[in-house]
Amino acid sequence: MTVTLKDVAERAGVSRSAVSRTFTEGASVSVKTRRKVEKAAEELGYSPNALASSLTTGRTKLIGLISNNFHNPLFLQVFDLFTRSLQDRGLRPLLVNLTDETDPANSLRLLRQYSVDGVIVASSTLSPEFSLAFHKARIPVVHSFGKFATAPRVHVVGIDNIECGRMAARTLIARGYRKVAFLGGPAKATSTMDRRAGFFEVVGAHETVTATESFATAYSFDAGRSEMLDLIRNGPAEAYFCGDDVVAVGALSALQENGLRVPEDVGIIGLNDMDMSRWQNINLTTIRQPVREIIDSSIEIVMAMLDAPDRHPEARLFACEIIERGTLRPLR
Amino acid sequence: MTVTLKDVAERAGVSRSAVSRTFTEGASVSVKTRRKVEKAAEELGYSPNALASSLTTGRTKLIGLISNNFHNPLFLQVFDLFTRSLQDRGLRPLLVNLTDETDPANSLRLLRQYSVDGVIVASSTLSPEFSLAFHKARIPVVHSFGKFATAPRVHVVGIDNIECGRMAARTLIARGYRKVAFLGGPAKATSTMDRRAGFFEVVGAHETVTATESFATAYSFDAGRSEMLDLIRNGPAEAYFCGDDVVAVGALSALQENGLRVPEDVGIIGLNDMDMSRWQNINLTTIRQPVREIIDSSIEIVMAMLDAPDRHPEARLFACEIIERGTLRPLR
DNA sequence: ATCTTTATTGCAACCGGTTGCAAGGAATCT
DNA sequence: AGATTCCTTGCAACCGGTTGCAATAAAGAT
Repeated sequence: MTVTLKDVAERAGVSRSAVSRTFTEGASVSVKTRRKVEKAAEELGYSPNALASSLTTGRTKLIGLISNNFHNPLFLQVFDLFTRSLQDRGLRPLLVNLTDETDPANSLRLLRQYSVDGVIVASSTLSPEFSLAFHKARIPVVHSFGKFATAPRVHVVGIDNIECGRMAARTLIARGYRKVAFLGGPAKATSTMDRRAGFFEVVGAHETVTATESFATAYSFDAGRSEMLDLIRNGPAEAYFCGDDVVAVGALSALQENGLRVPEDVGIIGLNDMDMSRWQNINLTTIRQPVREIIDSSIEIVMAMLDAPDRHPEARLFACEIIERGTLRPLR
Repeated sequence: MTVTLKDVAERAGVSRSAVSRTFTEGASVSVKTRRKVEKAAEELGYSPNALASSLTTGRTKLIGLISNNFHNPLFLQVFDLFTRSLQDRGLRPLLVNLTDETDPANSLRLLRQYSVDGVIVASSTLSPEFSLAFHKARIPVVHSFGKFATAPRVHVVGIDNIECGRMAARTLIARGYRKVAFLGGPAKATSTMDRRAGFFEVVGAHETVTATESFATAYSFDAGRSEMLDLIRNGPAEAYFCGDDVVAVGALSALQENGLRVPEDVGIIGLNDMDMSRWQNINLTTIRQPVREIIDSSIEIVMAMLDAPDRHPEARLFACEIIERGTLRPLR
């Protein structure tokens, strides 16, 4: 049925080793035999079995890509970039969809069964312990979009959520907003809590500024909208920092439905700069997360770990950037 | 380093076969040895190497998931559902991102190297020939969201795009629109051409109705918006059937920016019912594609083919449904 | 208690490759 | 031409499992 090394060897009239060697980078084969082998391989339509070779080489070129953010529009870009970058480097993404699972046990067992060379955990909501489980199992792992730690126990690359919170607060204050508010994602998400902390740190240093807070039940449009609907009932603040773009758009929608003008009556700033935020009929002012840089950096680390698995865990942080659009009044 | 079958066998004081058998469904092992083996495996933290076993069983439980639609928001749902459904059935998705590639040769070689048990091509823009390449290589394949054919040469499951076009036309006409238009995606996409055909078939049967057509350069917001901007300059039609939701939202945005009210001045109907379409500040009337059904059905077929690879190619079509929202004037 | 039948087990070969090693051949040097 | 070095090549063992087969043990039948 399938063509194997042996078939090619017989046809080319050489040993199996010779065939194997023509297909392995840097092995010693003469041009003459190489040609014979390539000819035979071509004629038979042979392509080497990566799984079988992994048995002896210990390399599968398989990278586990774990995520639980399948509903966040930002992850369209994330999946696109990860899969492209991985395959450009000759690696194959084996996708694991966690949905609501937070225990690494299953994923660990699964990915170990498939002998993945490394694992990328792409999630802003999973705890560092999740990734740590892979580290302990001595599988190279990097946590992308994960929580920053000064003494990280596993490689993490992402943004400084606290600094994002500060940035948002400064931006609102600079535009003259005095009654500001934080509208986070779920209160138990560390990303939300960090963004909140940075926000209140800056706000607290300004006596003339008052701030309130509330939390959407999820990083979703509906949760953002329904939370803002509640807030409107009690009289909304002058401007909101939303912990996520999709929450921000939900809030935006609630405001518009209630005849409140943005940015005239209420200002909104989001976080992520998902694809839809630049749509002119949304036009959300937001804090851009440098997705491409985070992903490239993550892959760079995971690749380096393939050769040096004991590399010391490192936290890489990327700066975010305010994207000025239409949901905040201009600087005076 | 890694625990193997042999280690477990030695520890449990049995042969390697015995260990293998306790981990294979339906093999003959006595309770006594099974217990010994399980104990030893537990203590050593053993989990079988799926890749090694695939060598003899010929099954990897790997399914290649090929797509080129990483920018379409609909595909967030598609990836979520596919990955979940596959792993619920004990299969693992190996993702292939095609981007702009249309030649199956690379993907075929790659997926063959990894001995995938089957392949799912999830794309509305790839040609049937693409999937056919896998079929010819005798790899079970199903084309999801693919082009319908009365005599399909490969399994295809999706919607009847021609019927969708008819549906859209009927819907517009029933609402009293007389100057209607088709705003498709790229003119070379078969999905667009089919939707167009159905649309004009119905429109052509109504003497009082006039129709025009134009094509966005891509299935994207920007393409939809820029095309509509052009159309507005020459005086827009009364209502548009857009070949994709994201194109529709682009068009919507262009209309709003030009002070044209939707649905009062211009009506819009999209296709897909992507997640954002139900956002209240978008509120797009559209034709829903039954994504979950298509995916379940695709997986069902691919699983059936694992046991019966020579199953006769079949085309499965699912009915679409109009989702009434706010971008079309109500039925009179 | 003896003869069948059935269940369990280990042996050894195999799945599709890789690789250390030693032997043979070609090329280089003197 | 003879000695030395370097390159190629095949052999055989191995990677981590599975499985047909024969041997043995257990169970059932008479």
